[in-house]
Amino acid sequence: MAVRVRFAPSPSGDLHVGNARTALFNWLFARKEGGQFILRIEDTDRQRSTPEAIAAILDSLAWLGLDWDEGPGVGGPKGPYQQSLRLDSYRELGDRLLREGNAYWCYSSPEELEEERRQLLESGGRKRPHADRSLTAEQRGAREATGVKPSLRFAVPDLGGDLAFEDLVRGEIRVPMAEIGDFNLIKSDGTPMYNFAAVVDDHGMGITHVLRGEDGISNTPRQLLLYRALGWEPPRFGHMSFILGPDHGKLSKSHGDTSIGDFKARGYLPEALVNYLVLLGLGGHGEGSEVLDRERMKGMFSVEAMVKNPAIFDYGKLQFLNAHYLREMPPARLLETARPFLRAAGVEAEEGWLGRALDLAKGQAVLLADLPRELDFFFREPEPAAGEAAAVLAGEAGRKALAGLVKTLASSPFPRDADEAKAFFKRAQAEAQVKGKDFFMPVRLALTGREHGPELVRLLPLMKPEDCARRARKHLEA
RNA sequence: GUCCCCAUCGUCCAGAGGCCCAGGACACGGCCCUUUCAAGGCUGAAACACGGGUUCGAAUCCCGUUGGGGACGCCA
Repeated sequence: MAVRVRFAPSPSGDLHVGNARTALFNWLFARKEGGQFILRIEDTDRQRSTPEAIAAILDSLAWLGLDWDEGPGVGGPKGPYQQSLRLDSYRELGDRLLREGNAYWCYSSPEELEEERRQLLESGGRKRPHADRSLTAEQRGAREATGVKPSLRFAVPDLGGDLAFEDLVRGEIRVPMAEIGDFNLIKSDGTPMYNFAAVVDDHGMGITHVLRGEDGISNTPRQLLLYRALGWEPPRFGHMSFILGPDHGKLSKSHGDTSIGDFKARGYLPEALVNYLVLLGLGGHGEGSEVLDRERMKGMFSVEAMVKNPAIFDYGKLQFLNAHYLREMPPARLLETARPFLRAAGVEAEEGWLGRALDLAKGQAVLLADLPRELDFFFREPEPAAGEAAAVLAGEAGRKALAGLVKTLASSPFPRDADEAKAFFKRAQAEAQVKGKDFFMPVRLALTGREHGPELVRLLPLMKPEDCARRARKHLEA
């Protein structure tokens, strides 16, 4: 049977890295097995779901390069792929459960439920069927007459013993039946609860494997009970652990960026993020480099390789990967990718030149957002040198080097490429009677105002001759 | 409180009883390369949470302790 997996986010905000990894693993699984990857929006909570969040999630998924075979925007035979549009099926199945004695109306108010919960926690006791389960027709009528809208509650069968299932990543998991209390299926406003909607939709959409976060573990027994009551074959379940912050707590804003939109805005590359996320929860990447392309990821993905221990998010490693992919990026693509960041920083220049300049700057950058800063000295006069830099410029070798540069600038054609620049610097060094580091450092300092940067032979051809002359002379006259 | 899950270098991952005085990647230190910084190459330091078993032999299996995470919603 073909693998059908799904990613089912609830649109209450942008896509979190943890969820992005869940989506990625499902996508990888489907692609590896030649199955389908389905996207379903779980927007039954009207309070929290927003159209903006749906758009943001779709956007983030697309940015990561995770395309879905069925779902919003692309449709499919099992749609609609948005729970708020499938209310009829939940109602219908709810009726069936009610008819067959597997569900009942619950009239407790939120306050009453709160109190029941409090008592349960306090007593540390086992879950018991909710009182309303044994309401007589008369009592129900009386409650009905007061006008309260009931919710539909599942009557957990008294199976005794443990409920066990084989988790794809953790092996057998068993929980005492006594731990499972009657849970709500449909709210009094007619919208379904998560466990119910997920089961109805997973079955309705022919899902074969459910790969989700570890918070799904405790929901699985309840869902299994629903499959049983409905007479359906359940999918296979696999639960991956969470991604935690450096303090072993929940990964939050205080640790750094957490949503895909954040990473994008900060100047991370999708290939770096995807590569990193794969490293975070998958074992089996052999020895040597951990830089992986999509094909390599697809090839190495397997449910068996999914790791069950929680992982701590390491921004440092992500940055290493990002810097790597940035360096590898071909000039034309880099220009396109960097454009929004350049625009935001007010950098404007001729395309051909900009492409070459970025190709140099990328070697010094970690994030796309670092790029404008690396281009800075092309457009702005360097700050006056201070400290050690000033000493280098004012020293004997420094003055000689700059004098040689000025002379050569006046006597030779300005270099247009690295080869010409090499020859140009050779002449300047001969002129100055200074070479090597003693020559290049003052030149770099005078021209760019920085001690570090790309090779000068590649840099010089991108500069304006008049800027070079002026900046060099300024230090000679000082 | 009850239940569930997890436990190898600072971090991510190898390790499915002898191949391990534990291997790779990031970060960190050193050296090389080099006009600088990076990149690259070589190299160093760095871990089997603890306690009991099982076994000729345990990072690997079992039990317990400790620590971390999760669930117990008319949230998903």
